[in-house]
Amino acid sequence: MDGNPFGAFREECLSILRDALGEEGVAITEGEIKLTVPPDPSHGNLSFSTHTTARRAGVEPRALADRIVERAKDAQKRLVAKVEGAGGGYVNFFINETEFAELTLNSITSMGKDYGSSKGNGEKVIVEHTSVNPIHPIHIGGARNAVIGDCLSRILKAAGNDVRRHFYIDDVGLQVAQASYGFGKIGGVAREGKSDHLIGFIYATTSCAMNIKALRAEIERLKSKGKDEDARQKIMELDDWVGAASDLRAKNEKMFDAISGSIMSTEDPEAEVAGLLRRYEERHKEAVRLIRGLSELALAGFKETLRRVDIEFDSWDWESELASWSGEADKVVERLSRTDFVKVEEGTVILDAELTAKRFNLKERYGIKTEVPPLTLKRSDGTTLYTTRDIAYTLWKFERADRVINVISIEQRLPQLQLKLALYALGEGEMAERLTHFSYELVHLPGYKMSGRRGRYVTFDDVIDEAVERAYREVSVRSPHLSEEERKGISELVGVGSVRYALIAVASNKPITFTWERVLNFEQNSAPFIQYSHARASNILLKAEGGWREGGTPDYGSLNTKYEHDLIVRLGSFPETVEEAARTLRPEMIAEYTNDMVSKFNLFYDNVPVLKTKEGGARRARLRLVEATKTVLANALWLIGIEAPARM
RNA sequence: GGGUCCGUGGCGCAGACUGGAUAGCGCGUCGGCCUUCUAAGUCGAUGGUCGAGGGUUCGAAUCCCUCCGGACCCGCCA
Repeated sequence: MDGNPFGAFREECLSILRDALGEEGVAITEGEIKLTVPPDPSHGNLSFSTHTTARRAGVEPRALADRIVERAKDAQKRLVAKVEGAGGGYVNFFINETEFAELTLNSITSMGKDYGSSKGNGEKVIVEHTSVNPIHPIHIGGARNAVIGDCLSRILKAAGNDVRRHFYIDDVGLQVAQASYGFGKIGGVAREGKSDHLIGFIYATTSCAMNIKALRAEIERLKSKGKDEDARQKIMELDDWVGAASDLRAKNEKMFDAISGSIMSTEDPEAEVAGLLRRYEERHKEAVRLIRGLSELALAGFKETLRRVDIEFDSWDWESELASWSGEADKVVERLSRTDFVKVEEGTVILDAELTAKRFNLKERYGIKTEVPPLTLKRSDGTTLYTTRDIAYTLWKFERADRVINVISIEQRLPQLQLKLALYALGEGEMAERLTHFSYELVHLPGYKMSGRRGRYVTFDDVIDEAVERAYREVSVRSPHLSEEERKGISELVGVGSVRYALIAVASNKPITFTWERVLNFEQNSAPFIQYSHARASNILLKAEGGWREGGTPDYGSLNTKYEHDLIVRLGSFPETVEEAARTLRPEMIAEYTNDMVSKFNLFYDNVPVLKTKEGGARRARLRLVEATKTVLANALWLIGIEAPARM
């Protein structure tokens, strides 16, 4: 239990409670004993509410609490200093500050970087995240995915899982074919800028041109039929696309004209795109060269961005290879076709998701109140759809892992549900149960809606650049004594850190409205706030030099201010926090914890002198505490992928 | 239209899964603290019918129902 100090204290409280209740003859189930941290520190460090138990046993809560307190007096205690009854039915447990300080600080000192981590069961977990389509740069919504996925991976690893991070490259989609089609039209126009930004421009231009062409034809058709009201509707849509197109043209006239001109003079561009996709699925050389070429360019851009924010992958999974060319997607369709959940209508293969859900009694289990829409597995031209390929990919992943977590935006809730149902239909229901769709809400921009097709988005790169620039101005004002090189280095890790923190600190199921002030906050409750404390702790240790460790034993009993006590309890709670964040898949808990711990460290810093402490044992104990704080801060920051600077 | 998620001081959030003691934090505004380890810090003041209304309970921000508001989904897109 040494690796989990507060957990050890909790266990001791539980043991005292169990014994006392047993002696009282009060029956209780294990899950019923819930210890909570009381709102007021004067009520102790953990508290038990007797109300539920007492009522069931037919006794007064206050009386039961008093009896427990009486029994607790005889109990063997190490980390528990005293047990009190209060508030008419509460049993409050107070920590033995000296014992707890010694246990906690020794644990942290001996475990170092491993403090907070646990052995776990070594379960193989695949976390698939980011997986941005190779048709535009990673925008701020994709950035949320990347940051969440990366933090989840780190936390699960710390909790003792064997984690592999996978990026799924959706190179078989209609959109990639569309972007590639436009890519084939740029001819000799000079390419400039970051590769994924270029691809984003080409995709948006292609999509605008195709939409404008299609809408114009549709409007003519409606007008000739006298459907003026419908036509007016389409004209409004057209205006929106024309607006987007004119913004794009302003960015790169030559390239825009090359793509748009070619599309406008083509009879049926949609058919051309569909043909390209079909040839790609069939692995025709020219289609592969074009689509792979474009995808590689986009990926090179992604990798550059991700490297900057310290996000790495263990595997880059090409959808074309794993699902299409391997024949696995077709096998999925065949296997499903042999069941009675699948029907063929006008050449398309369709899974009856509703029937599947009913047959396996999944409607209640998955909380489905309405009819589940059918899932098209195969188009009439023989090509597969995304979810079909995702089924094949899921089977592939389960050959390599016990558990799979897909970080995918909430927009894909339905297809992810259909994916699970399809697994049941295949007789692989057990996989469905070990598959988690970790969904997160979208990032909105105030004023307008992001749209890759229209080229309207704020890129991850832009956000990082702006953050680093602002951080540089801030560093220059606050620390003019540092060298230019140092200021640059600090602003990079502060800028990147604040973006990561802003994206991880909000619970995933809440939408985020992106504003610069919000993401680039350098005050309290932000990455710089935390990093600054790490730098302060580092600085104390730097000034103390190494000698203090050898001088004698630390006097843990001297750590008796409330500032020290609060900080130590927080440090001792880190392993429990990591465990809970991993179990409930809530990375924002780490951000919350870290912020809270830093607040407590700052109070300690402002109220308790360390280097100036006269008495040797007390000085050593305080230095130990500072060192432990630095360690836990660095460990916590690592979990959320933020660098811990020694100076700021 | 149907479904899912969200709604907590002027703004941004935590707490909800597992009900428990006067609902926490940051920003903002106003006023303090640098001859003491980095003031990106800290102290105080200000500010809340926890969207509204019912219900369950000894006890509800938390669970249930209805309604209101917002987002998302309901494609031979992903």
